[in-house]
Amino acid sequence: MQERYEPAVVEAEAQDFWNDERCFEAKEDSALEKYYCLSMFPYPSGRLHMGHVRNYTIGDVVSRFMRMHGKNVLQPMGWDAFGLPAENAAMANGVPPAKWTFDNIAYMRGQLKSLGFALDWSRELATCSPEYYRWNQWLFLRMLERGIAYQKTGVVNWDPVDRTVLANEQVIDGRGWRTGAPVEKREIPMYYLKITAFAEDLLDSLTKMSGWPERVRAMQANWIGMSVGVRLGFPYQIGGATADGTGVLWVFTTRADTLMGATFCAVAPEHQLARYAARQDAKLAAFIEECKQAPATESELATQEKRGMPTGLVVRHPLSGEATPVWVANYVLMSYGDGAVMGVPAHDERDFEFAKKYGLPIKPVIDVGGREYSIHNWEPWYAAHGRCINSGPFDGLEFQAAVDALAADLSRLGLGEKQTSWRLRDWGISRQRYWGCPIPIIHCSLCGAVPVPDEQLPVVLPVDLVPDGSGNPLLKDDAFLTVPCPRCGGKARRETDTMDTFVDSSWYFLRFACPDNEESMLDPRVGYWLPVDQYIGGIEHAILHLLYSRFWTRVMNELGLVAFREPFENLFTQGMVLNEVFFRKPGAGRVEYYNPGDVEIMLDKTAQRRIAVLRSDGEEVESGGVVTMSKSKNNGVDPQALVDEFGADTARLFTMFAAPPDQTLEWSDEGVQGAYRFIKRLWKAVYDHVTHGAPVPLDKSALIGTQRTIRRQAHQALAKITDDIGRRRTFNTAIAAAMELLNALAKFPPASQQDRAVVQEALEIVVLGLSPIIPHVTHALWLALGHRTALIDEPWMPVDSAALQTSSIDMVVQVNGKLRGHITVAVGADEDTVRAAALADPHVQKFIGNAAARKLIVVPGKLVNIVV
RNA sequence: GCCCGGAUGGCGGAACUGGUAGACGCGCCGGACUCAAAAUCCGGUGGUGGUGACACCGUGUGGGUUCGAUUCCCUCUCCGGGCACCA
Repeated sequence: MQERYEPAVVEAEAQDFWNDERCFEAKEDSALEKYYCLSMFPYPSGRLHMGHVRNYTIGDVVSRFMRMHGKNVLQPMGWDAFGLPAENAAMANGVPPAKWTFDNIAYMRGQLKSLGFALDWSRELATCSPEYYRWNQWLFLRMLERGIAYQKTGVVNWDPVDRTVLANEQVIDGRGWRTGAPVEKREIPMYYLKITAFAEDLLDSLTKMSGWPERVRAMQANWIGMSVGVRLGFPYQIGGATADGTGVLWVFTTRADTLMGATFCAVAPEHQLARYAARQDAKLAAFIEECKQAPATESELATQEKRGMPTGLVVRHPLSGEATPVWVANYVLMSYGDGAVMGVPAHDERDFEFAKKYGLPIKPVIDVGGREYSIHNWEPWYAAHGRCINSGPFDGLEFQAAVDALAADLSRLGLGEKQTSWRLRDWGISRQRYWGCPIPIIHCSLCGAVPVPDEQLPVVLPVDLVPDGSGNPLLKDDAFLTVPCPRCGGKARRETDTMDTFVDSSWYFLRFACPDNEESMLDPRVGYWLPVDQYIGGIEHAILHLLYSRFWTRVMNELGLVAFREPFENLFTQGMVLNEVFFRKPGAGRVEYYNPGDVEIMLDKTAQRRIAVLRSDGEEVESGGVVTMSKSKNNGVDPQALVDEFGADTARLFTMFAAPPDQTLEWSDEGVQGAYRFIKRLWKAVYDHVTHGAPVPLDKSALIGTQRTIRRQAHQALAKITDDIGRRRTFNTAIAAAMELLNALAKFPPASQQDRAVVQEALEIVVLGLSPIIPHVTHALWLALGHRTALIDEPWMPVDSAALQTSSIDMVVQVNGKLRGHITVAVGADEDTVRAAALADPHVQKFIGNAAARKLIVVPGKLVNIVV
């Protein structure tokens, strides 16, 4: 064994061994218990960032740990290879997105390999290859046949200068990110997937998914958003006797008990009544037009100023018959319910604000616990449930009774029914972009939208186009665009929209079971490997990706393609790696981001203010706070420098030690040295041990004094490491336990052969216990410790419970809850003995004095609390 | 704005089921080795007061439950994630 730890040498040797032995190529074997461990596949953005290292190290630790527990482990890797950044890079460099993507994949594959992850590279796949995405198209056509996929109009962001559709991310302060032009809303035909048909099932199943974190289940449940309420109608007659002038304005409410307090109705700007009223009202038409400039995202929508205008239309209250004015309000969403709400300002905060602003009446109809109701100020308890008042026949009824009575009355009038409403909307998958999976539709002027026949699949995306920012280049690619109609043979046009990249990632975990199958989407191997035993990925995917995958799996289940409905048995959501973000805004709507590595933090001339300066030009840049590392914010830290300088093991150890893996981690590279130092200490400890020759076998029946202590510490550490990796997934504390054990060994210079045997065992525990985290150096150390077989094939070591036994335990004594003394008692000592020992402690005596103990609490094996 | 998390020494974090707050690491201070430096090793390190034994304070804020609260409940503040076309 070499005295010096040289990571480059050690890591190359270990990786060569694993490659030569094909350790990680998973084979289906019905005799073995399978374990499918999957980390979310990366977008090939160019280089790995710290979030990737964190994610894939967690997956690797779990995979290697399970492998040592005798499981047949599959840990595959692939590339989420379609997406917007490739088009942006193409525009910036004039290179086709395909070339940029494949170059990135090649580089990042090398990085992943250098980190020594136990990946089965024989199953690698990229979603941008036709062999993969043809099955997106195939399944889309099956969905179309069953009505799960359908066409309707949707709203997109339109940049009038570039004449292109923008992603929400490309809209900054209402302007296009490249042109700075105000963004418009456009309605275009799009394809949708009917995820709402699965809403109830997706929600109900969450309660059974014990392998998922509670917070993720809560987020999904709220996203699906079931609300039980009443859909009720306000009848109207407008514009005289015309047929379309009579009708009912339908609204949905979860607070039907407040119906008698409804003093207005509000409709979304896109609502038909709003459009109707705007025909005769230029000001209203202008307001509705203005609302079309409204922000693209829900967050911006919810934080914008609440504004509205009267339509001049009046509807009738369904029970009182009172005339109720209809307003257009920018906070009412067309996409939820019927795009209209009843306004009950007395008991809804938003309605209250709206009513105050526009002078609408406020009518309290719920008794707010006997407290005074003031129409001047909003108090949170106004929204609480209570007894109805000022509500005629419903007075005195509690919430549920009131809702029941009102719903019954409304039902008799044909103006209302109890209804369950969902927040979840259908999934729009059409993207007006080039670098994605083509939607397999052909538009014929005679036959309409015709599905591409299965035998013509895949619809292959041309790979040599370079987008220039002015719309989808497929529209200018005649070879792609012009095609005969499959139905009539006439000249037709191919659909140029591509699919949302979430489609690609909604089933890739299935394809890893059979990536080489050219005949069908899936095959029986899926039945062996799936569902995924452990899925690992960032918390940012808690809703969309995971919900879409659950939906997609259900569809495939109903098509008879898979036997299960939930794809991920256990889910681990790692926290995000954050870093400060720096930017400049060179013009309206435009933002340029600078990597923190190129920015220097200093104090300004007055030394009052912390400023950030770009090294290349010495000019100040703005700080956007500490946020998740991402390509778009250009604030990622490249782990390559870390790997180059200290090796993969240090990079892996450091990322696992820096924080518990499910919590956010603010980046700082202090502490890397500490991880490196520990590995060097471990190397030296093993070196010092083995240079004294092979130890004699341990004689467990002849342990004396410190030998017993060291052995207990070693097995305590092993128990903790096993539990922390296997159950708790707190790798930081597993590492701490190993460090503690090594510290204890440093204070135990072996003086006898039996001492050396104890040290040998303890070192094996450290090496084996840390091997899932730092697999290269432990591979070398295991051989150095005298083993003939590779550590990767070694079974996990069992804890020797005999080693853990002690004859006495330390307990603490509190007086009035404050720590006052320590006592040592025999294991299994009865309570009276423990009490007596506690009361006899001189330090405790000092605090009790002459006072009599009023109460004495004994927590066995832990503490005594004396209350005086 | 809504939904979900988080906040503990100078810093990252530990305390798993309500029971010793600060494990482990970084940094810093002191020492050893060295001509010197690096590396390495040994010791110390929450704050305040005290020569000291020791005492008091201390887990974002304010309150509550309890013999006992970092842990449970309520309130507020700040930070992060998601909000449907970033992935």
